[in-house]
Amino acid sequence: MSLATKYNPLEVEEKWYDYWMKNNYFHSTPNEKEPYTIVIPPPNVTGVLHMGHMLNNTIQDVLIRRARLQGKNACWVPGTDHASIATEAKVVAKLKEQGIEKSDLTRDEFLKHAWDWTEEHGGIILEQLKKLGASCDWERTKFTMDDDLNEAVTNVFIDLYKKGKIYRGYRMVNWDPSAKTTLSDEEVIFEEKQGNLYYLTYQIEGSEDSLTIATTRPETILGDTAICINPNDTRFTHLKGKKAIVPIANRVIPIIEDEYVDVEFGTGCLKVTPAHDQNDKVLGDKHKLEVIDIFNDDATLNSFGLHYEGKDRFVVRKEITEELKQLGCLVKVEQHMHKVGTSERTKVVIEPKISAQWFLEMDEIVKPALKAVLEDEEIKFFPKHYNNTYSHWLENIRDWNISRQLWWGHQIPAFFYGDGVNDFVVAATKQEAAKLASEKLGKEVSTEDLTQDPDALDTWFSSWLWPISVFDGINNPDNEEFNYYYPTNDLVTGPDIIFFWVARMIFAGYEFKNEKPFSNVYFTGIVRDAQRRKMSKSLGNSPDPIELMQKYGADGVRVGMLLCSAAGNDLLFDEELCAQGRNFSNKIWNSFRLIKGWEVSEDIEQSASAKIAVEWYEAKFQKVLSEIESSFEQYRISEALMSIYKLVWDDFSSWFLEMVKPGYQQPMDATTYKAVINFLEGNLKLLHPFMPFLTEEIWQHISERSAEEALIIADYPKGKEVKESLIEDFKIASEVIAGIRTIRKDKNISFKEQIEFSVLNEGNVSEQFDAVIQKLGNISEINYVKEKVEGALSFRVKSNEYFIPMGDAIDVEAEKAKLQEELKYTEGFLMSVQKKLSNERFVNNAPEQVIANERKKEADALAKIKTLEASLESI
RNA sequence: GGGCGAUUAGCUCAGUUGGUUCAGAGCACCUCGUUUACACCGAGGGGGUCGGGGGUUCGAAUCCCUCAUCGCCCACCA
Repeated sequence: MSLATKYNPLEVEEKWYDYWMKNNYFHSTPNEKEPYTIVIPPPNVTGVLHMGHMLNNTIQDVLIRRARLQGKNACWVPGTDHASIATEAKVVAKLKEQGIEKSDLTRDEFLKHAWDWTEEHGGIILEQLKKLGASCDWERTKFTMDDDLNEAVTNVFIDLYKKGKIYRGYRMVNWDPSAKTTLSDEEVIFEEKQGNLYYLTYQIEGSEDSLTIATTRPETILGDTAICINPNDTRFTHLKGKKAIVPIANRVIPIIEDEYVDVEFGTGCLKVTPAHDQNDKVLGDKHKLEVIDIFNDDATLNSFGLHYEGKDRFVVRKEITEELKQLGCLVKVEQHMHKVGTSERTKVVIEPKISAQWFLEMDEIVKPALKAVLEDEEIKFFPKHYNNTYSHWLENIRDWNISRQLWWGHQIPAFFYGDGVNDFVVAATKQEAAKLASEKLGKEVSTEDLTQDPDALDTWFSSWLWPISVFDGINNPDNEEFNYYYPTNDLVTGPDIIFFWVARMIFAGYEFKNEKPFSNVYFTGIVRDAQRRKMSKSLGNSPDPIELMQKYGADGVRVGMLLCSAAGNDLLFDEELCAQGRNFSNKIWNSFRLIKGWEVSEDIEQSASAKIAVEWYEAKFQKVLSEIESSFEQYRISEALMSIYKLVWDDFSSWFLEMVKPGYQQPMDATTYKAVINFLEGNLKLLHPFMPFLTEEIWQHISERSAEEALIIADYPKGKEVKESLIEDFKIASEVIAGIRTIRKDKNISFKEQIEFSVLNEGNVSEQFDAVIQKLGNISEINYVKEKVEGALSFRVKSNEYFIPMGDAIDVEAEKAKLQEELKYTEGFLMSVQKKLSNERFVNNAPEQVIANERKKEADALAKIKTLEASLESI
């Protein structure tokens, strides 16, 4: 069978994925082995794969495949998230295209559309993950709106309500006028925006006096219910106890005093609009002010907006400014930079709004979660500095607004029997609710008298249960699977959802299971383009992952992603890196082709060069194996990959295979061949987590394998003691070979031409690699000499001098110049070392080891200078 | 306004307790090469006063101070 000179990933990837699936290698069930568990950060059910997913899931697959090779019971649970607001927004937009308004539909009708949409687009992303090679246990695929997960959410809500941790409150919340729902604080993104500061005058009641306030939102004057001044501000003493008249509305409002007002800012007078500003609400509560809400749910003005009723807030801002100007109430307009809260999902400006919502009390819930990360280190973050971000948020946390005015999601299990804020009971079903309500009211309440709260829960109120609920740990505590797989091992996610998701999973773990949800959290960077811009759909700077995989192969793309993902940093993605990954695939493929092409003979002896080469590679392999181990311990995945990359490309292909390569059309001895295959298999095992397809392909080409012998479930190499001295000695030998090659190149001596070679040995370098030097330098014989060789070019490694006889071909002057330069450099080096050694304080203070080393440097330099001087004389 | 992190070769990054192998890796670049695995290749090579300035020390990329620039997170100044 002949093998193509180029590795073709497209031909093999699907084949091996099917093979792994068919043999059920991804599936895990509890057994006596040690479990290794990852739950996927569930992507939006209707989403498509982007570069962030590629990175994230590549890393998870590397970890899972490595654990599987290491003999653990590896279980990677996949699934999707219903993404309440994002999905609902998409469905609403799609219906709109068809001329259907959400408000024209009943809840059930709308949900039917949403489920249709989910079924149509859902799961695409999971199919894409398969192309990447993700070895998820697909039989365990979960969706956050599955019946059992829905039940878990309800149970948890009821549990927290019974514990008194969930309450209903009439509070100022973040209102998204586009989605017409509240948002949690975390879903509000503050953006620096250029706005205006409007200076407006209010008449003082019963006087010719006026005062001037500064505001960024002139339209809200219609909701003003007070003017506030600082009691210590002597400029306004005359206003105390007076009343002001709101322009346009001509309402009379009190002038109140509070030290909250900053004397320095604006005019020192603050208009107070309790319905539309968080701080004003606080002031309003304190001073018992009236609350006038001037907005509808879509942020158009209501009847309090007078003649502006029905118009949008931003339109009104312009128009009312004009009217105030006409009335002579507008003093001036200044440009003003300020932070404006916008909706993470719909991007519209958030409107602070007072409404009745459900909240989860956080004070107690955060305590074990803080301790677990900061004190006990039960959960470790990589990189560690996220501990700070985490603790800062937890220490300043506010209650979590968990209700959303959306239909797509988990409906709140609260049933109302009246219109009052607290006229409800919480229960799993309407029947139970009726029973509870009857007990509570002391009279018969039927199911018809009850109305379930139409609102849904925040998406994260279901995903915070993910590591528990995928193993049914809420509804069915202490089940076998939960006990076996939980707590999970590693979580791989982006730092952007540390509050949304990671912290809340930790809360849930301790709240409901009294146990952490995972042991380690690896935060990936954010994928950016070469200009450091975040990759996004709107910028169009994100490559299509599927196209990339078609172009470079899944293995190539996986390698490309990992190569640029230094731990803890954002990664600047460059398609060039995928090309590097593809080239690496091809390199591995061709090294295999070389080996596969060798004839093997039982009748020939192992050569000296092959024998030492095998010993050396064994040592080198062990060294890299231990390096990889320590990289993984620190989640430095790209460093682990780079170690393997260099091992396979440089040490194995460029050095080892060249050392053992038989002569043209010569067979190889069986002993060496066996070792070569052994090493190749070892390499494939190290590579497999990173490049699963290519490695399985080669593995199965090496020899016939039964299903039980597939690479994906092979045994990972065992660590042995590393023979450092062998590695050190080879390093010197490789420098000698490089010296020979340099001279060949400089003097245009073809590699085919065999040359003579002599060594003036000081007796301190091992000769064990001589056969290798001879072979890779194409040297007829290595001569050990006591005297310099006349008419030869020379170079030095350590304190040995090496000669290649050149006859008359030597350019004496050029050689002299070169030697003199080297001499000058070495003398300079010697001087710096001697200066250090003659410094008494250095000799007295530095550790012995360091001084000994300096002395050795001195001796080496002296020896080298001696040989250089001798060479110069003899030239 | 607070906090965290960064600044090392053209680019992306390593550099552990200050001292051997401390100035490194990969890519890119330059030169040469159609040698019987691979041009998606091979061999060789150039390139950095470690952001600036001070300080501690026999000795600083590493510790301290300060300045500059760039990220990220948090925060109710109209």
